[in-house]
Amino acid sequence: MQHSPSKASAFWKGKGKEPAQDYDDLRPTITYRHLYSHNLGVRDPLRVVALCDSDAFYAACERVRLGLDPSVPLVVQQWESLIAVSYPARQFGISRMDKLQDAKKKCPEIVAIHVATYKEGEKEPGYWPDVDTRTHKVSLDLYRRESNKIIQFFKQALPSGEIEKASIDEAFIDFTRPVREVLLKRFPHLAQVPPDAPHGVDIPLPPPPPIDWSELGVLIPLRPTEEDEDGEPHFAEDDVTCTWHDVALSIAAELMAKIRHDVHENLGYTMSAGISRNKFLAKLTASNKKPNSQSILRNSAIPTYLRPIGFQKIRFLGGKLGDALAKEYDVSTVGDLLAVSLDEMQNKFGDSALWVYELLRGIDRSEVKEKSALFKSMLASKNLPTPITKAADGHQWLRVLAAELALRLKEAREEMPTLWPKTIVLHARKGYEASRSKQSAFPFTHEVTVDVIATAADKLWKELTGNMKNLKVTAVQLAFTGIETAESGQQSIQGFFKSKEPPRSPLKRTRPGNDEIPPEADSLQVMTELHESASSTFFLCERCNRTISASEMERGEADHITALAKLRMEHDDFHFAQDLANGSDIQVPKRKKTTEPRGIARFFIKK
DNA sequence: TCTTCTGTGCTCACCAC
DNA sequence: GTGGTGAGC
Repeated sequence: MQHSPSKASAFWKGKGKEPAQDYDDLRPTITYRHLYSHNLGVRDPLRVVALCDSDAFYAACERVRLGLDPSVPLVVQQWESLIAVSYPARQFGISRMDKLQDAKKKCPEIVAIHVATYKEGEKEPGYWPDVDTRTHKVSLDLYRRESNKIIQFFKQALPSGEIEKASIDEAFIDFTRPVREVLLKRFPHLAQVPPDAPHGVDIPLPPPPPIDWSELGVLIPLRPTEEDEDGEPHFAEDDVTCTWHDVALSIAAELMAKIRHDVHENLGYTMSAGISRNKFLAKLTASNKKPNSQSILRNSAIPTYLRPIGFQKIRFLGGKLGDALAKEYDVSTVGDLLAVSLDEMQNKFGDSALWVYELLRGIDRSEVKEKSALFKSMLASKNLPTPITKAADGHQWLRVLAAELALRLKEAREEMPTLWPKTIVLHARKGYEASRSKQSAFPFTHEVTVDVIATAADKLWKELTGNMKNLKVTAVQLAFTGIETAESGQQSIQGFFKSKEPPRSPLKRTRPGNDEIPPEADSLQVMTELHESASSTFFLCERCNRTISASEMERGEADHITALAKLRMEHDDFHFAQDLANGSDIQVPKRKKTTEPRGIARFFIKK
C-alpha cells in the first residue's frame, strides 16, 4: 500500500473543512412527526442499534460449566491448538495463535480444557481423558446452547426490541422501539406538539437536555484524542453539544448496560457492546474496548472514527470486493476512498457501489431482523488425519457424524418442534482431489435417531465409494439441507405464501419501499387525533378492533397524551402476552405459532 | 504496549450448471 | 442433484 499524504491530515490540523454534503445524513432535523412514527425502519433518525458479543466466549462457557473463578487463566484447546483464550490468560501474552505448549510455557498454571468431543460409539459428546483427532470429533454443542440462552435472555429483557443473532457469540439489538418508550416516558413534554406551532407535527423537537455519559460506557471521541501526560484525553468544547439522537443513544446505553449486568448475574458471561445508529457502526464500535465494556459512537463522531480504518476490515469488504477497491484506487483506508465519487465507483463496481459509498459515510440500511430461527442446512464434518481405507472405518465415522446431527436436530426441535430436513447429503474427499457428494431424500420420521441418519448415510457412502479403486478418504461431511418447518411446508403446499408472520402489533407494520413518512402513519394518527380532541382517553386498536380506554389510574397521568402513549404501548404488550399465552408452553417469547398444527405438522405433536 | 497478522477446522449461505 | 465459492468464527 502506498502512503499518500492525505487531505485528512490537513483537516485534523484544523485547516480544512468537513465536506459539507458528505455527512448530511448524520445531522438530520428531528421533528415531532419522526418521534411519533413507530415504523420508519432503517430511515428512523432516532434509530439505535447495538452489537453485543460475549468475551472469549468458548473460554467463558467452560469457566461457567466448571464453576471456575473468572480470574483463572484458561484456554480452550482443539487438539494441540487453541480456539479460545480467556482474558486473564491473555495477560500472560497467550494468544489464539499459540500452541498449547507455548501457552504452558507462558503460564505454567494455565487451565487448559479440551473442547467436548464425539467419540466412536458414544451418542453424546463428552470430555474424555483420551481425546485424539484420529478417533474423536469436536462438538461445539455447549457453546450453541449457552449462546441460545443469552439470546433468549435478550428477547425476554426487550420484548419490543428486535434481536438478530449474528454468530455464536454476537447479536444485534435494535433498540429503536425500547428507546422510544423510555424517551416518551422520561420526557413527557415531547408527547405534546406546542399548540402554537405553525406547522404542527413537522416542527423540530425542542433542544435536548444535556447528557451525563459518565456511567454509560466509553464515548468515542469527536476528534482524534490528544492525550495529556496522564493519558487522559482532551475534549474539545463542542463535545458537550448533543442531539436527540445522542439522547437516544444514551438511553440505549442504559438498557444495554442493564442487560449486560443481568446476563452476568444470571448466566455468568461478560459481554462487550457497541452502540450506534446502525449495524455496521455498532459492530465496529463494539471492538473499541474489551472485555466487559461498552462503547458509544455518536453521529458527530462517525467521520473521525471511520476515516483511518482500513476498509478491508469492514464486513463484506474483506474479500474480493475489498481487494478490487484497494487495487483500483491504490488505497487502504476509508478516508482514502472518500475521494472517489459515486459516479466513478458505480462505473467500476456497478451495483455494489452505492452500498460501499454509503458505508464509507456511516450509512447502513440493513435491518436488524431475527433470523428465521431455522437453519437452511446443518452440517457435521471431519478432516481425517488417518484416512479411511476400510468400509468399516467409514461406517464408524458416519455414525459419529450421524450422532452429532441427531443431537443437534433434537435440540433444534426443542425450540421448533416441526423442523424437518428434506435431504441428507454426504461429501467425501480423497486427498486433495475435489470432494464428491451424494444426496437423497431424508425419510420423514417423528424421531430422528442416530440409526435413521446413519442408515441413510451408509447408503450414500456405498454409492459414493462403491466404485472407488483404492479407498482413501481424508474428509467426510454429512449434512441436512432444505430444513423447513412443517408449517411452512404446509403453507407452501396450500399456497398460503402471503403473511407468514402477521404483524405483531399495529404499530409495527412495515411499509416497504416508502421513502416518505406517511402522512397518516397509524400511531401518528392516534397521537394527533388525540391532540386535537383534548379530552379523549381512548383509542381504537386495529388488531382486536376494540376501543381501549384509560383506567382511572392512567387518567391521573400528568397529561393524557403521555397516558395514551403509555396505554398504547401497554396494549401492545397485552397482545404480545396474549400471543404468548396462545402459543405452546415453550418459553420462546416471540414468533409463536398461534394455531393448532395441521396436516403433516401433526406428526410432531408431543405425546 | 498495542494492534495486526498468521493458520486450521469447522459451519453456513449462495449460485451455476 | 452436484459441485464450487465466499465468508466468518
